[in-house]
Amino acid sequence: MKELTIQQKKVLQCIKFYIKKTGFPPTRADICRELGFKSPNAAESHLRALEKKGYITIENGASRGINLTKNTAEKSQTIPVIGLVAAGSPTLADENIEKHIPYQESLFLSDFDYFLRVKGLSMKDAGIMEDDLVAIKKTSEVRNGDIVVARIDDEVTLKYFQSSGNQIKLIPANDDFDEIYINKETEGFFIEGKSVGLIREN
Amino acid sequence: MKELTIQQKKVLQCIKFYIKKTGFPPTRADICRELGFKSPNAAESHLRALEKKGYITIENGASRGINLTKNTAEKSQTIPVIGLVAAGSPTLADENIEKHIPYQESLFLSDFDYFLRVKGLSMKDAGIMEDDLVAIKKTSEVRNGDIVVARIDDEVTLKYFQSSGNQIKLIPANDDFDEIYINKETEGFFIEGKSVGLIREN
DNA sequence: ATTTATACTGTATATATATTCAGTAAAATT
DNA sequence: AATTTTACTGAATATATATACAGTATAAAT
Repeated sequence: MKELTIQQKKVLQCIKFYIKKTGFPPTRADICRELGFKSPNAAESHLRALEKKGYITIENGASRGINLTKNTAEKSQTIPVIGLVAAGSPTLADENIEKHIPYQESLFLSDFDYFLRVKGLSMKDAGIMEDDLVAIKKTSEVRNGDIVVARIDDEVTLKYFQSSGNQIKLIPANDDFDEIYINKETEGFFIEGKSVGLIREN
Repeated sequence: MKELTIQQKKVLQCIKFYIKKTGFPPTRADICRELGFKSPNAAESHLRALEKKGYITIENGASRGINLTKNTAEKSQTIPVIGLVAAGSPTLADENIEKHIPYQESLFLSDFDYFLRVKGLSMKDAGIMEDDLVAIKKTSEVRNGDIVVARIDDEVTLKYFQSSGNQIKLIPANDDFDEIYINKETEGFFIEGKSVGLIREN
């Protein structure tokens, strides 16, 4: 299924929430009120985009004729929680899955693929504490300042990402830890993904 | 709950079926078509009867504004997000509710009543950063070391809780902030609840 | 470089829809 | 016996709603 833009996600989320709240889908005007649009055509366009991408169907001519497609409605999957061992950790293979927790869309602004259970305090100044669950989106497209899951051989680590030219700096958010300098072409180096959210269960 | 007549049961069944089929409730005309009525008022009267007997609610003026009450439809709650203004904040009244997010059971170990949107960095060393959502359970039964929502007059604050005898210490997790000493009997002092979890949406 | 998609405001309008009013008639309740 | 509830038809209407049309502007894709 085609990816949604942030605005389209917001509209889809708004529809789901509206249905949950009222029991029936929103009108164009309802969506505008919820999301602050001033023209009903703003909602209309987003709806047609969502329809085109297959997330909803629209019954033409019917008021509130919005229908979530099966794929959209039944997206209550579960998300794996993966244990991040402090050092010398193996890969993010299946055998490391700690548990599954119910998936909920719209929990964060971006979608994500799994939770990483944090070990150690190397990112404590970024507010990431031991045993926190960091929501990770699998991607190698990261920007400077992103908090990324980097793998160097068998070691998986969570750090700030900073690149300049061919050199990459992995920066901890804790003065007790050292920065890691590495070359883009280094064998065994890989960006697994980036953090898009966090849950603390305490 | 009051008994339904055969015709009313048919209408209720028709509404349920229509929602299942289309994803949204029927109009008066839809009900007429499904059940063979020739006047929209036939449907209207039945709907008002169903409303009177508590099987549905009707949002006046809204198209398809029919909502099944608890008897059939599963009710999923939502959790309010409350903005915590840095200082001089008002109470946790309804007017401060920022938004609602869909409730999900088992998100945290304990149940909770609302999310508090954190302003400021007074708890940063506890990994609680600006704009984090702290899950709050309403209770005044708190233990030493708990992170609590304390109210002093109109100011609401998030701090570590420490009591000894009659004296209470509210301890920030940031050296730039001062501890607050207060007496249990101080007027205007109240423990609103305690933190049982955290979500970061970034 | 050109087209397409995204992301809206603003206005207008045909029609979809809720809802009222005026009736008829049988069944149930008081 | 009188009243209320049920169960409709039929017509009328204000308004709720979808949707088209005309723009503006930026980002992404081709």
